[in-house]
Order: sequence, then C-alpha cells, then structure tokens
Amino acid sequence: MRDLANALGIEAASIYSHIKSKEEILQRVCFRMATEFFEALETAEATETTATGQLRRAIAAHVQVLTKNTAASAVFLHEWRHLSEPFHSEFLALRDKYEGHFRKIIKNGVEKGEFEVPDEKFAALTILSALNWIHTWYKPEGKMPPAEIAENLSAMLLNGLRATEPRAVTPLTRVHAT
Amino acid sequence: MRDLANALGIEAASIYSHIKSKEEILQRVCFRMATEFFEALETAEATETTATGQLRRAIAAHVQVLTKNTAASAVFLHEWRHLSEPFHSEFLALRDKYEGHFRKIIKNGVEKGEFEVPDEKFAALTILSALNWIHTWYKPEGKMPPAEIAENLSAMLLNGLRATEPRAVTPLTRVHAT
DNA sequence: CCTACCGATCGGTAGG
DNA sequence: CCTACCGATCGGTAGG
Repeated sequence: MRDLANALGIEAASIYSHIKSKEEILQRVCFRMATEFFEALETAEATETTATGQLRRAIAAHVQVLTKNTAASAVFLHEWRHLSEPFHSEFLALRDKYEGHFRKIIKNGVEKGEFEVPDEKFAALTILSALNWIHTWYKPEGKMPPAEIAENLSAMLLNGLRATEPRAVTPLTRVHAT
Repeated sequence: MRDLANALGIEAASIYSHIKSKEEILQRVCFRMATEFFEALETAEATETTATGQLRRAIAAHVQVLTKNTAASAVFLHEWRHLSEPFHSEFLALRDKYEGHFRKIIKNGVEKGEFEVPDEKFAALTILSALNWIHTWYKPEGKMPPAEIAENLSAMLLNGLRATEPRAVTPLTRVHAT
C-alpha cells in the first residue's frame, strides 16, 4: 500500500478515503476482468455460426483481453486465490461458467462433425491453458501483435503440429512469424 | 517460517540451524525441479528417434515430473521470480535451455516433414503452456492418471481438434476420459 | 488528503 | 534445537 501511495503521490493512509481495504482492489480487478472476458466471448459467439468459427473468434477475443492489460490479467489468473468469501466462490463460479462456454462450443463441434476429441472438458482446459500462458511472455512492443498470436494459436490448436494433410484452416491473414 | 516450524514441530528460530535463509529453500526447490525436468527430458529424447516419438515422450516426461509433486511444481513455475541474483539469471538460462530442447525436437520434425508449424519457438511455448497449466487442476486422486493426461495432451497437440482426417496418432493406450 | 500512530507479523540473530 | 529478542514492515485507524 505504501508503494501504491507513492506511485499516486499521496500518503499511504490517504488511500483509505478511496477504498475500504486492500482486498477491495483485488476484488475490483478480478471481477472487472471477468466481465471483460465474458463480453468479448459473447460477441465472438454471436458473430459466428460454425463451431470452428466460434472457437477461432473466442480464442482471438480471449487473447485480445489478455494482452490489453497484462498486469490486470496476471491478477485475474493468479491472485484471485486470495479473495475472501463470498468473493472467492463467486469468482470460481464465473470461471467455471466461462470454461463452460468453451466446452459447449467444442461439444457442438463434435456433434456437427467438425471436431473429434477424447474429452470436451479436457480439450477446453488445454485450449485455455495454451492461451493463458501468453501473459508470462507477451510484450506489447514485441513483434507479434495479438491478432497474429491468436491466429497462430488457432492454427496450432485446431490442426496440431502434424503435416500429414492439407491445413484445414487457412485464415485470410495467415502470417508466418519470425 | 513460523508455519513451517510449526509443521516441523520445532521453534521458528531453530530452522536457521538447518538453512541459511528463507530464500535458500526457494533456491533448492527451483533448482532441484529443474534437474528433474532435464533428466526426464533427456531420457525421453534418448529412447526415441522420430520427432513425433520424441515429442510424445517429452510430453509424457514433463507431465510425470509435474504431477509427482504439484506443490514443488507450483514453486518451480511461479516463485522463481523471487530468486535473487545470480540465481534468478541462472534459473532463466536453464529454463531457456529446456525450452530449446523442445524447439529443437520441433525443428527436426519440420525438417523431416513430420511437422508443419508457422514458428518453432511459438509452437514450443504453446506446448509447454498447455502442459504447465495442469498443476492448477491436477489432483492425484482424480480419475485421470498422469500417463493418460499425457496421452490426451499429445493427441490434442499433435493432431488438433479437427476431425477431417484419420488420426495420425493412435497410441497403444488410447483411453477416452470421463 | 495529512499527521501520528497502532498492533500484528515478518525474517532473522545472540547466546546458550 | 530453545529462549529471548530485534528492527522493519504490514494493513489499517483516529482525528483532523
């Protein structure tokens, strides 16, 4: 709190005329980020009809939110553990709901014959894992912009590494990095 | 340190007759885990000749180490940030070297025509991301054993979600979870 | 938003 | 491995 006050140019005690407690900051960051992720995801789902299209848009939306504010993303991804009840449970429920959207897209894809996976929940978790790690290395000044990161991730997750068949996904903006 | 002492059944001050500082514990955990990851990876590389085989073994080895001790893995994955110099730099160098092994396997695969990826570094990072996230949800008592997790991850990362072609990887122990 | 301060807790040391 | 402590720092409050 002293560091924060210092960055704001005020005394530490003065922070408490703006917020109730240190945890309130954590709560605000966690739930604001959750809202942003949901809004981006819902837009993605609404603009596409195929499971493949929805998944690609959902990945792009997630990467967009994640890279827009890496500091807030790190809090959203890791620090929610320190939320007190009932916020902790509430946050976990939101997280599960978000994951559920991905599961549903994958399930739809499997039913329509677009996808083939051993386990939808596992697939959803793996996709989100690959996505969520980027905040540890992403730098806004780096040479790969968010849209291209999303493109590459979609290609890898949809087609895998294998070179046996023609690529099923050939995005308009297919870019080779490096 | 008080909690640790409590768990050990001794006084907090007594810990310091075993270690020099709190950070020494962090250093030991981080570098011991690094060694374990390297040993497992080298064994994996030595037992296979194709890039596909090596990658599948490397994934299995990584998952094995990660799930064997989830607490130590979490420290290895996140807390290394608090290492002081020169340990911090030394750790980062090891991490980059480890990542380099994965990059090389992928590069070999591309050259031999087994893989097709836009960017080897990006592919290596994505694979490790998908792998490293499992420590956040893995429970030893859960119904998916480490070998099956590795199997599913290999299948997803090598073939993707797409159902357009016959599966290129058909592991001996292919299991459908859930 | 500041001054002045608090009780609690932290990693760690001295000396046995 | 313990007793007895330490200086520093923490989140936060009282009263203006």
